[in-house]
Amino acid sequence: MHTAIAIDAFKPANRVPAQPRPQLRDVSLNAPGCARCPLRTLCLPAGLTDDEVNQLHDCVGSRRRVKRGEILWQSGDALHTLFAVRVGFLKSFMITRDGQVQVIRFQMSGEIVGMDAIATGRHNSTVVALEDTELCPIPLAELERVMDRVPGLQRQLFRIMSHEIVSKQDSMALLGTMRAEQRLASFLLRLSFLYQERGYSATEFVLRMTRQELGNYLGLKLETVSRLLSKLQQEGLIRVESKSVKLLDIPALRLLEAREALDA
Amino acid sequence: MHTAIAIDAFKPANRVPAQPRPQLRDVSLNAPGCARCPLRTLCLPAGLTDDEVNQLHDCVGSRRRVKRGEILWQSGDALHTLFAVRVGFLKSFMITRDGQVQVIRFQMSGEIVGMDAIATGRHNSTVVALEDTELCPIPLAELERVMDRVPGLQRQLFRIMSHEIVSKQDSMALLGTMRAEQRLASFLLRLSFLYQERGYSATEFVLRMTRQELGNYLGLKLETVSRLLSKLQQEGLIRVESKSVKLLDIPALRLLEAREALDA
DNA sequence: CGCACGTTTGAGCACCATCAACTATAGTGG
DNA sequence: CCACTATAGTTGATGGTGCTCAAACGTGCG
Repeated sequence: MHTAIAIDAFKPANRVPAQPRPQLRDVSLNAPGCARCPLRTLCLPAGLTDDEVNQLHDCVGSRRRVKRGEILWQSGDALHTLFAVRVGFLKSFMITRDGQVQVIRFQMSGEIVGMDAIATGRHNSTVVALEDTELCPIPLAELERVMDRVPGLQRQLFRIMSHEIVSKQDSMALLGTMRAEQRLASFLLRLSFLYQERGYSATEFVLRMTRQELGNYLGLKLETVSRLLSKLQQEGLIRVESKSVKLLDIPALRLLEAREALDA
Repeated sequence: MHTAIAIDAFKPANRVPAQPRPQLRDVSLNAPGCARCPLRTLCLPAGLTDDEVNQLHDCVGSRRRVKRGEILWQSGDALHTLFAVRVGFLKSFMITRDGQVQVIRFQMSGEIVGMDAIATGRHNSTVVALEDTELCPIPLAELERVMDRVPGLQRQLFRIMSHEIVSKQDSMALLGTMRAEQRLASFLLRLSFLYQERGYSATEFVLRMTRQELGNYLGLKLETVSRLLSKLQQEGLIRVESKSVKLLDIPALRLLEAREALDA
């Protein structure tokens, strides 16, 4: 039973219809390096000087593509390489001691994947692509070499890790204090923000994960997610059609997110 | 209402009877520096050479004492100084947008406090001492200066931050997948491990936090915590007397922790 | 002492999980 | 093109876990 569930988690989110994806800027073709990458304000280059960015770029390997459903690494694998997400969408999850799956986070473009493994040198979560994804590999050994020469890069990496801590604290607060409806509203608003930050529409986007994956991430059952999506639609706050979501009333969603929490 | 709750969170856990605390080694008197600190295997010096530890010690300020109930910093304060906990017990919590309190973590000796603030330069959680506590201040500016010269220290700081990420992932899994009884068992076992790691008894210790603080951390109400502690006592797994806990049947607690989780 | 607060315990109920049936859609192979 | 399968998603009925409200007790502190 538990093993079955665990195995489930490794399965890709199949049968996702190929969704049109709005194009912000040309990201996929012959970008000449980190310095000109449209994601440079979100990714590792953020806050670095041109010279520093060029040094960083020297340790970035050539683009790697993974197809939907492919596993980047599994929990327990040795850490060799961090990845910056260029285009695509990934999920990280861990298997708890009792065989439960916990989705830890979803990753999108500009984010760095693999930093939780620096402590032990081994990955403690499994990462799988939820859609065809393009990654910039950053071999750890090279990164460390460059970091010793480029203090700015070092600082930036600290910032990114610290940011990841903060973001997980927010997830803890979500799981610890919010009701189901709030959690979902909060998640949709966050996704909206992240898409906007990347130049996509803040109101219309595609949920790359299944209801089950989403529910797991939010500490809910897939049925609850489904029901609440329907409810939000009935109330006119969103429009859902399979994996496509349109936010119709963001202020109302914000109100929902903030209101009627459980008492502390 | 919400503000009242928020203010509650700032209050110290008063009325805790002064509990005898087993003494492992003399930690509080004239320790001659990080190199001889009994916590060096847990704290920043872990994995550094003697020379590197000495350089680290140069940037550690003189011991700071905070009394129970004192606030180290509040959410929003600028980050100047990280602290290593020498003796004592602290809690970190944040106030969510809707005024809810979320206890983020408890800190004990050997741990570094404040690293979630590196991303923004401002603390996003409030830290308060739950008992009289002694801290080693590490001014950030000095630390950065030393780090540039001591790559080993840099690596160690990365490891510590990565470890914090992993630990918060575990908390997410706890909140996302475990039932109330499991959460409590898991917490007690973890506390037991941490005390043991620091040379204290693994089976008898004092809960420095109130039931409410503990419940908040575990995503439960204080009544639920109280009830479950009573239940575990009735079943002979633990003995509770106000804040003192004795673990009587650790294997059974482990079983409880691992069993009958919610289905994924 | 009395007050404030922490804690325990009880009764009732709400929220969400569970179980179940059904539909929809993608992919496969005829 | 179709049926056929497998998986994702929706919706309903029901029940349990843990929250809510409430009352009582204990204990540290002014």
